[in-house]
Amino acid sequence: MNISETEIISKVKTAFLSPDYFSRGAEESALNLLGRMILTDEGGKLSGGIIVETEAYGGFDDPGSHAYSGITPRNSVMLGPPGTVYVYLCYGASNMLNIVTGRKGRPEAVLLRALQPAAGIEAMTARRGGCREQLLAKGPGRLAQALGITRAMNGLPMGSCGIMISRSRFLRQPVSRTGRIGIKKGEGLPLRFIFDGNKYVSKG
DNA sequence: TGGCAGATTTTA
DNA sequence: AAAATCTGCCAA
Repeated sequence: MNISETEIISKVKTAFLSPDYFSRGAEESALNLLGRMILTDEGGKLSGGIIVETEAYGGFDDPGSHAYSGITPRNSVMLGPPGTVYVYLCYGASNMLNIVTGRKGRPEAVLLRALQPAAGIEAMTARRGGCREQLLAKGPGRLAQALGITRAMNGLPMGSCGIMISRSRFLRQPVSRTGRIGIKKGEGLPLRFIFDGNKYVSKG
């Protein structure tokens, strides 16, 4: 039942999501991203994994959103067209990878929080400084590091920085909707989506 | 194994 | 000063 790395890559290359897929807003996109494969391009070599944990951040009325207190130079990227990449530095050490999902004028994005590694595991392990597979992309900071995400990608369309997300789902598991974690304001809001029981999901 | 300091940028 | 985090060091 195991699909080979070559098959994964060719499958994603032939059918990946176009930016307008993300015009449906953060909450629905966050849910719909579960099970899809995300790959990044590092010198022609693709690596990545299956998305198993996401969080939705939406609008001026979401206390947990960067855009809650209005538009600033940093969060203005969230106003960009759907499919824009929003990368920012968190706590001075970790990059966070988000996909902008808002319709015009709505600052919405989905934070990618965890992957089940599936392709280019050697490359990801090297970027992570050598760690076991279970911890490769478990948590948003680790995920971004494993994929080689840098802040140079901030504000670019997904396609321009070598990010592809598959049209098909590579894994189907029961989904749980939980409160977001790791934030102070708006923590209780049930906008976090996980594959229930998947061992690559972060705890918080 | 569990708690804590530290990295560093943006914002209030 | 605090935040959408992770790592390494320390103590038992």
